[in-house]
Amino acid sequence: MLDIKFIRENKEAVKKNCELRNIKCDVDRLLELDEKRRKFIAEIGDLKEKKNEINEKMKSGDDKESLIVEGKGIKDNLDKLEPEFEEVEKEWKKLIIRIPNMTHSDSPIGKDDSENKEIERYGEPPKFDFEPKGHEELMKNLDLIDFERGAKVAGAKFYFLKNEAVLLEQALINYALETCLQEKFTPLTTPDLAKDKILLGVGFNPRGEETQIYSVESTDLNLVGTAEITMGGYHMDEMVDEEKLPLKYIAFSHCFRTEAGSYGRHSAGLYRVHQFSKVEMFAYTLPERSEEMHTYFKDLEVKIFKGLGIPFRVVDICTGDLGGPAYRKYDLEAWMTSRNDWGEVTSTSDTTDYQARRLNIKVRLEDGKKEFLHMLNGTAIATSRALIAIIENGQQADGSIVIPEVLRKWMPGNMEIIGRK
RNA sequence: GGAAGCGUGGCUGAGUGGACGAAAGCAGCAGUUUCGAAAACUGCCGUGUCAGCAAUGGCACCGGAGGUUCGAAUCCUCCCGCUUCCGCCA
Repeated sequence: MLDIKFIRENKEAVKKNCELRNIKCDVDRLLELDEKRRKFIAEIGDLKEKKNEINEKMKSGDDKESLIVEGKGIKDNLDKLEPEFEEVEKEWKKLIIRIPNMTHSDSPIGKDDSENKEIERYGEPPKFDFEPKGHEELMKNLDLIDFERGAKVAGAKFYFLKNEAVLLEQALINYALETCLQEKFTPLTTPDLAKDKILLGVGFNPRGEETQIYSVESTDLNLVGTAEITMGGYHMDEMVDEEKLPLKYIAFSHCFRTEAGSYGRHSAGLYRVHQFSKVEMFAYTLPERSEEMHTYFKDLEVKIFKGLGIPFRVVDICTGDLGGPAYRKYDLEAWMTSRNDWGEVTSTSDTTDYQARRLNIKVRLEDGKKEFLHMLNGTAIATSRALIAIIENGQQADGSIVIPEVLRKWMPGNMEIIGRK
């Protein structure tokens, strides 16, 4: 959420920003409601002031009868005004919550992901001297995955990992955790469910049309789409001392996504599934330090994927592809033979104070002043997509798969290759 | 799941219908003292929102939502959370 004062004072810039981000917001209507809202606040405030004056006089006890009559009159007035005010306030909230974060001046301008800008590249798409296969076929041949039974038990786009794939997933989790622990992150495992309130604060919209979130019926709980949600909620309504910042967390969680409206061409295999596991980085920083932290997250992701020996690139997400909370976002995209293209494997966002304002998380500075702090998130490893990249890039002519060296210490017998006797 | 108790500012903790936005202590900030620091002493010190250039003023906020009342931190209802005991269970 943006500060309403900021919106008032920067109306045109906010409108322009919505346009660039390809998000439809009625800024004019919001400001119109804002004026109404302030009028109500003034009017109701005046009435309550009178009410309080009457209460004050009641203490001394003169002429109570007429004071009570007067007081009741004010109450009737308030009873009429307050519902009207609430209606305005409700619509006002609905609109302001939709206004996206402002955008870093270096973010590329563009309408969708085709205009994201490659800023770094590590390795090149591999050239095979045989016809490479996609991960789905490779995994089925090696009995590493079972989509059919996944569908039988939980529906399409669910799966069982099997045999070495299970171990490989755990190895990836361990690898990501280990790398971040060396960087002094505090490890967490988080709830896999969270309340509506938390989702909204972090910037997700549960229970709306086209939501990506599974909600649990007759509760206010949702399956988390990412541990960003639970880690953002972790410090909700808290005040953090400056000396404690930055807070860096690394969390394991399962992630659940409905993938509504995205059953497309690129949804084959593990690329778009309803459930996967993820190790996620999260940070709370001083406002002036978030940009630095964002670069650090990006560089850590680079380090993790370099370690896996997979060709990948870093893209700077363009305005139209940014989503609501992000001020700036970088994705890592690994080469995937099944797509014959780069495919997103990680994402890191600087949300500045956008989430902190909604979640009410502040820093108390050394001079005693308070302000909203900044919040950032970044994928260390999303296991499903990392598996795709490892399997497709590590495939051999005989259909076996070479395991990245950094993962072998977690595989039984320091296994180097899957599928070769 | 059953029973009891509790939820007050950054923290600890008083407050059971009008004196309370809230005692006291801690922490924090400014100052006196000091070569500097510590200690001591003095002063300041909750958040949000609305109006205002500002000084300042109004309103709201004592876990959340409703209600009773002229008036609620205080009484009532529901919800959430925590603690203890019992039950159950991985």
